[in-house]
Amino acid sequence: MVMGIFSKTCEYAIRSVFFIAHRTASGNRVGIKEIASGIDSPEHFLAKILQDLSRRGIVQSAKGPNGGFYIDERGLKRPLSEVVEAVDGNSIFTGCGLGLAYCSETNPCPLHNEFKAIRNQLKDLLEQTTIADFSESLNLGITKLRK
Amino acid sequence: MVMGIFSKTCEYAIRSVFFIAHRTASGNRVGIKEIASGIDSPEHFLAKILQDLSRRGIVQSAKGPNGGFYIDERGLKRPLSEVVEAVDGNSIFTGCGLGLAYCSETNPCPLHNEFKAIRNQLKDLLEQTTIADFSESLNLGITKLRK
DNA sequence: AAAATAAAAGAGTTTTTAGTCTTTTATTAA
DNA sequence: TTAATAAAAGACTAAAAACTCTTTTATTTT
Ligand code: FES
Ligand code: FES
Repeated sequence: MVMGIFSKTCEYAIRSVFFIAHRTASGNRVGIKEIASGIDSPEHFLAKILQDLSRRGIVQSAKGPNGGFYIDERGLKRPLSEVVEAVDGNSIFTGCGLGLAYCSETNPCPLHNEFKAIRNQLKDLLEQTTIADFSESLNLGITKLRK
Repeated sequence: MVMGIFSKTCEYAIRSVFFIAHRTASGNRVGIKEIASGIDSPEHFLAKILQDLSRRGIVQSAKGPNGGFYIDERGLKRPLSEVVEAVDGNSIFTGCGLGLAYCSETNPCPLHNEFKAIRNQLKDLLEQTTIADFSESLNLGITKLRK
């Protein structure tokens, strides 16, 4: 299989965050089984990812009956870039497209100028749009999180 | 380590193609050791990559004394996208940013519109710029292939 | 023809990413 | 206060990507 722009872990993280945001807008909680089937991901693998996002305060969780995952007000206002950075780090926002140890103006690779422009657009998109913004389209039924 | 936008294999492929283009503009050939050290890659790993690019006709090679790798006239005029596709496939040009099985207008993910715009810019860049174009800056001493 | 050279091919190992399964801990409700 | 529920944690396995080492084949030069 050939990788996308984000790692599989990060794809699941983003999709689950959107799913949780969408399902828990009104103070509800949603369980791991429901999330996993809602975004079409392996349940126990997703559990690990959400444990990590929970430790980092990106999502919240509660154990026991009526427990599950949710996202608080502050969380909904976070830019999506925070989810991506938490999982994949920031190399996608700052790293050289050709894998040079450092991307720099003084030692640029042949793709530098063009690549940097594109990379910055992705950065801007993810930094300027909140989790709530993105999941809006789910409320409207326009977008999907699984095939 | 956290991956970039291309696989490590693809990064080495692109860098080596630029290196070979730069070094063999005037009918010369360049050996694997020199390429590997020139782009700072593991020699035997790069050998595998170049064997593959050679089978696909993206680079040319000759065995024996004075042998080595080179790129013919037609090769220099190829867009960089052909190197990327040969190694990483075309999912970077067509795949969903959130990993949905298909990226489509009828079943879009929440990132679809914005992501597609950015993805298409990368596609256009790689399709519209030839290997020769990119390695031009190496001739001028402006860009680098290793730190 | 023999020796030297350099890529091609084959057969691995290591590391990272992805995914699974089981046990423990916390919370709630009967 | 016991049973049920659901996440947290731990210990794995599987697959893919990255990398290494050795042998073979083709070519050229002496
Ligand atoms: S140096 Fe390669 S993208 Fe900046
Ligand atoms: S459906 Fe996700 S990018 Fe098009």
